[in-house]
Amino acid sequence: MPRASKAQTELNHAEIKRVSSQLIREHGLGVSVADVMGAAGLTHGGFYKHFESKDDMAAVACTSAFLEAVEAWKKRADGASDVRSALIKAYFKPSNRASAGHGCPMAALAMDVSRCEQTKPVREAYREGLEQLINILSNAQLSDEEPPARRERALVDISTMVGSLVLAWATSGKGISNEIIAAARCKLLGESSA
Amino acid sequence: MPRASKAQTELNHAEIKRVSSQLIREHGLGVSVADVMGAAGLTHGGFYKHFESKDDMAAVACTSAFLEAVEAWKKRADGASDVRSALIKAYFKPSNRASAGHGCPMAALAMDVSRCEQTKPVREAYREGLEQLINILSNAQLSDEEPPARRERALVDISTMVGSLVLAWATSGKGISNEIIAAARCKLLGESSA
DNA sequence: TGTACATCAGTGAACGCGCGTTCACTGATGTAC
DNA sequence: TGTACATCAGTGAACGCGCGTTCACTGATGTAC
Repeated sequence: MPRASKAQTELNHAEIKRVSSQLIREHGLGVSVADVMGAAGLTHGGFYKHFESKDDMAAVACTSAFLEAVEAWKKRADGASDVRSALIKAYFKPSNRASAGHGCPMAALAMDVSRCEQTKPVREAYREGLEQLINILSNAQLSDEEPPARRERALVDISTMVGSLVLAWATSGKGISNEIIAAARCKLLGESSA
Repeated sequence: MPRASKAQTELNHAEIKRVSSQLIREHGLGVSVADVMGAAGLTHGGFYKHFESKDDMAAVACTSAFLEAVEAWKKRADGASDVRSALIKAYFKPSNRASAGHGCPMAALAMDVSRCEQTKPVREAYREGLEQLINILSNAQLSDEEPPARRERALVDISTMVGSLVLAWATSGKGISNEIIAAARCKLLGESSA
């Protein structure tokens, strides 16, 4: 298949973005170009028709992963009576834990991004995505506090959520994995109603 | 230097363990055999006189990193009037944030361990190390609660500590990095005195 | 609408490189007498 | 204590492999007339 139509090219590009956002969460930023292209049903050679470099792809995939999360959070928040509780409950659903590839990008990418040089574009993509999720959760806090306090509480909520998730992933298959998730969920939800 | 004395061999082995526990935290479990041996002042060829495989080294280095943390926590706890506060304050010291290589192994290794196959020995090393730190913090909780509640609270404390640290690392150099750490520290210490 | 031709998305071989692991070799160390 | 010799920690070249990136090539797509 020597040349794809414009429409097919756009479909291919969207598919590469989709699988890359999944694979970087599942296997880290070290996932290979060939694996990403293979998962999209293409061969590795065409990679540079879609991205400037692997670093570029990492940033695009990171942004894409956060966009997915932002949309899911907004959808959850829509129409919920207690938005904070709704977001926390969704975060601790088994589907967010089962596979890092479909799970929280804040948690899945944190250490990979940490180990990137400051100049790599994925760092800025991560920070922007993180800020968006923080803002959604800040706005979901009970309104009996000033915005600065709401943001501060959102930062702590997210720290607890992310920490419990990475610890649960690292101990998956052991009893302590569920124990950590249950404790964090219970604490965060208990505070909401308190 | 064709053969080292028994004493020198033991010194070399200790040094390899020391640098490997640092380098896996700094660069992840993907750090190369040559880099580890080089950092210990040796060449890569001798690696298999010290370890069965790279997987073996990962487990040994992980155990070593947790041992260092356990000792530091015990030292902190010794003689402190409020042990929980002392441990939390130590955790949020700049030295634990400045370099992942000298920082918390729970945070630094969580995602690397998550992505390891279930059969890799590093997973068990991680779980055992984590349990030790949980136990220390459980015992440090105020004694007006039953042990199960103390453990549960320790699990949440550690989730918040680990989550805030990985998020701070991922955003290092930006204002939000300090903001996350400050919020988590303030919340955890505020609870202690409440 | 039909034809001629330039474009370019995708292919697959190739590049230089670093990886984990193996191995023949070295020669000081440790041991048996 | 001295001597002869086996041991083995460390060396560095080599292995097969997968990596990110480049590139000549293909031929359907898209365009100009």
